[in-house]
Amino acid sequence: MAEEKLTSRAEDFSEWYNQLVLKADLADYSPVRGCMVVKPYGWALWENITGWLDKEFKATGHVNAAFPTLIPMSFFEKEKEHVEGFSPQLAVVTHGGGEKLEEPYVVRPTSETIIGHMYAKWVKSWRDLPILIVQWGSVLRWEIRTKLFLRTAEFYWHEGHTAHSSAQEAEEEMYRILDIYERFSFEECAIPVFKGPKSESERFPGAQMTTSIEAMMQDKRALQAGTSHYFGTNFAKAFEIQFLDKNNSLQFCETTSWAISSRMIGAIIMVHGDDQGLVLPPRLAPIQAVIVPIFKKEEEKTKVMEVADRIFMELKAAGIRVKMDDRDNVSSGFKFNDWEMRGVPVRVEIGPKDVEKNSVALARRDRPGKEGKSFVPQTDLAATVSELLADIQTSLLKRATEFRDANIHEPKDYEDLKKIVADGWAFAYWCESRECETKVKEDTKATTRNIPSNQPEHEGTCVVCGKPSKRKVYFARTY
RNA sequence: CGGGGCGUGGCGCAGUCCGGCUAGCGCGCUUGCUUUGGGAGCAAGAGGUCGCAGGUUCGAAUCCUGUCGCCCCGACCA
Repeated sequence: MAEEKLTSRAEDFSEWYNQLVLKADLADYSPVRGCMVVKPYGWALWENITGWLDKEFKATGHVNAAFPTLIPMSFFEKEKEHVEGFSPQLAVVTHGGGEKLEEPYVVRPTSETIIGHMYAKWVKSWRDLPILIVQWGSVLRWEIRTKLFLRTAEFYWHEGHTAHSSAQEAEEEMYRILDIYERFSFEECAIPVFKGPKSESERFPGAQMTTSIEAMMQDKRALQAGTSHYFGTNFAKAFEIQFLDKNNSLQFCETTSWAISSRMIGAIIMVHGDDQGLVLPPRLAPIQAVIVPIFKKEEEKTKVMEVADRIFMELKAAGIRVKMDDRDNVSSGFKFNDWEMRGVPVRVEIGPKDVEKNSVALARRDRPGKEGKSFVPQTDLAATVSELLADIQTSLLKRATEFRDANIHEPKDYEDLKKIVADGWAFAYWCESRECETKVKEDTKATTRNIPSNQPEHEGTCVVCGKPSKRKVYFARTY
């Protein structure tokens, strides 16, 4: 229940976030180290996220399946970089049924290994390819410092795992998914992202190429909101995923994997939220419109509720996710603040005055206070609300994009870069050497985010070492 | 793992230095009445043995010893 004021973003962004997650009723801390409990409201939001993605994956030929939570320890040792990358984060099961296990199991931190193992069993011929499987579930990584949604030990996600007969096809798959992620961010989350390949040092352990979508939070830090990897034949070789091609020649598969996690909820909070609380993009909001009836006396109540009930049915019939707040133990003011805290895009207030005038008061969440309030006729209200929801969706994206663009700068020189990344992102030429990347990280804590794929080829010089460079990269501090 | 801090009703804290008898306060919760267009008021209630174990003492939340757990800051990560 939202009873106290939220710490403001300016005061302490991190604290603002922590309080918001609890007060908006999205999640709660659990008795298990680093693991969260996702509450019904948070899960409803997650279902809207997964629902859209699931539909999109199916439309592009993918199918869902499930693999075990536990993975034999030895599987991790088959791919050198993979085990190096993940071994510090593994939780290990050593006992079962009261007996010490001969070989310990690992609680999956990601499923490339066990899925690779199965693919080796399933793939024999080029006719078996491609395999396009998505697994929905949770994974566990023993993170040192956790934060609800952003970095929890256990988190929820989908992991796509595909196997192909050619490198070209696998790379196309990686980019196809990246495009879906990009579209999802812009259209559903109203979060502008940059997509493109990551540097070698930022790659997923075992990947030949990692691409990502990167978003700017309101504190100007960067958040990797989704990744799509191309493995080449690394995992195929480690797990012997082989097939006979059309020429009867034995080949290794080309594989990919990709994921968006419950971290996306953290991104939505940190991109759109304000000092009143959560601000949800209408397309993902579990509740798109809430009706708050207002009355004093019994006879007012009867009249108001009659109108409120009718409007509720109208909005519902129009496909709007609508909620009636008929609690009688809290004041209207409390309800206003409560629904603002939960980020509901539109509030419909109906009081005795509105019944008289055949009107309602609409309040849009993206503009709290008087500015976002309007009085409209009850006639065709469903259409009015639908338009308003669409407008809010557009406005959120516009606002986030303007904020992002205003905080990205192209450094003149290295000194300038240092200043920029202290409070924003730098977009700079980079020679793509690990040395220059490491230097920036050591000097500023900023890392390369990704090399946006839609930039034209141009001639420049690396902002760090001055060597010729053809592509620019984003440098930013991350979560 | 290095540095800092904390364990007292559901939550947030006071009390601990200088032991003292029925362990307080705010929020939340329950019931009733009045309220309800921007976080309502009053009244009456319920709820803790003070992280855990041992010790000192007539007496321990408070002192001593041990132990467990948590949080924050630093290197990784969807």
